[in-house]
Amino acid sequence: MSRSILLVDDEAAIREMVQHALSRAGFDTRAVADAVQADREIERWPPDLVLLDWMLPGIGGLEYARRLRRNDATRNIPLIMLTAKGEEGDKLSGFEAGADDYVVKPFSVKELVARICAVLKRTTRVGDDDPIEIEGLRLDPTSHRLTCRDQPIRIAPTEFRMLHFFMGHPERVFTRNQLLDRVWGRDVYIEERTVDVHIRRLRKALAGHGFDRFVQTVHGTGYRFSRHPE
Amino acid sequence: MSRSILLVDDEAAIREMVQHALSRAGFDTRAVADAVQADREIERWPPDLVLLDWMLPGIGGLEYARRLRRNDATRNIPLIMLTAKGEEGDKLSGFEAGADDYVVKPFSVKELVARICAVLKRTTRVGDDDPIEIEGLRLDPTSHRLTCRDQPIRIAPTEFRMLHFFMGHPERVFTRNQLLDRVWGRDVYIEERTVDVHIRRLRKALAGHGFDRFVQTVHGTGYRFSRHPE
DNA sequence: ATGCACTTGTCATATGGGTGTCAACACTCG
DNA sequence: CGAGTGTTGACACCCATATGACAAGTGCAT
Repeated sequence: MSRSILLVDDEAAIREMVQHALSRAGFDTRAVADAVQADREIERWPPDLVLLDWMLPGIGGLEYARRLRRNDATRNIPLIMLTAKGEEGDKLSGFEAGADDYVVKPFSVKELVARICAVLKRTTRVGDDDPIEIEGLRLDPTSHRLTCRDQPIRIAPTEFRMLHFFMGHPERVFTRNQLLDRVWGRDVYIEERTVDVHIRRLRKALAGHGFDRFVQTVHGTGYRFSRHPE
Repeated sequence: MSRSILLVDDEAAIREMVQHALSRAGFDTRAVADAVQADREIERWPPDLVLLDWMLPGIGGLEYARRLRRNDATRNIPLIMLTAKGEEGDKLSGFEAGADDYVVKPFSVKELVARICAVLKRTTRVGDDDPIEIEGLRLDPTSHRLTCRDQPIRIAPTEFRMLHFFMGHPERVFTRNQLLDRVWGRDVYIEERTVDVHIRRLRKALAGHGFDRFVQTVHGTGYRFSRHPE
């Protein structure tokens, strides 16, 4: 599965250029012009990485970065700042706001892609069919199997997909709508509450080995898959 | 003996880069630009593995993958697809076409080599005619015989081919379409449900010695051949 | 050519599991 | 406490799979 990237920049020329370049590089790229649109996009489909321009109309890029970091749902999304200013002080502020990296305009496409890959590599995993193992819980997409110490765990298709998604995006909160989009598919009309039921079924399946503690409720927001206790 | 790899990609830059990297990694690598040249190379010197770009001039990479799978001579050559597109649907189509793995551009050389090794290890079959034995169940392609402790097991031709394929690719789920492509092979239009019937017949044939437990149903996906219990 | 044994693809039907929804209940937070 | 929010068990529906039967096709022996 290719990584999805959200570009936030008010200059249309930059947006087009970068989007085109990143798409060619194999990323699933969306581009918006300001913070409001960015919020909407993130709400609907959280990206794996955000490219954020320093200068934004309305709320500034730096301020928006801080906001992303303060919000539970977006705190763990890797963030790269784009800026025309390369001054030390700005750079520091960027990192203070929680940026994972920093690219100074004008930048080469090659450099941008390299930095994106670097950040993605150290923050998330690559490859969608690689088995994922977390503390003894092993999910293998190739054999479509879920095991704990070679001991199979029975799980229904929907719960398997949900767990796969969760394990590929740990430590991040997802709303029910986001889960519907990414586990069920973009164009389904299903009650939000149904997600609760599948969360319950997932917990039940994992409970036999105590792994249900990974599936955590974030009151008022949604659910999260995390190794750390609540 | 170094393994030989055939790279099919229309971009000269990629060809050079990958060929160089793989040669360094100890593989005997050849590179061609399109399906026609690929056919010629395969004809002349069948490689141990094919790296196939998704986007190919003329016939598409995906279509070419299908063709490789439908041809008796090339059906069992391990195949890895290279693609810039990483969308879910595409990924599925890639596996439908019979790819053994999937690498999304941009990829690191290290990752590519790792996946090649993984696939080669998995499909460790030295030749299609080598007998395969799993827990006492022995399939000998040369004599076209299936035995359990020298005791012959009666089995129909189609079930034999299906079992042969399964035993060569254990611990992996296959959809009905994949099985149709890789067991039936020729360009026939057969109902997906027919696979179910042959699965049943295969199970019946193996049931006498308890080997039917190897043939497992993965609800919502397809079938799997596995030594491990469900 | 004819009859027989066997294979094979398709269908109809049975069966079982998976899925979505709901209502009742429990919990959390202000 | 009350409103909002999450949990849980029950249930009905539907889809996927399993199974038995059948007709057409194939190869072989007479």
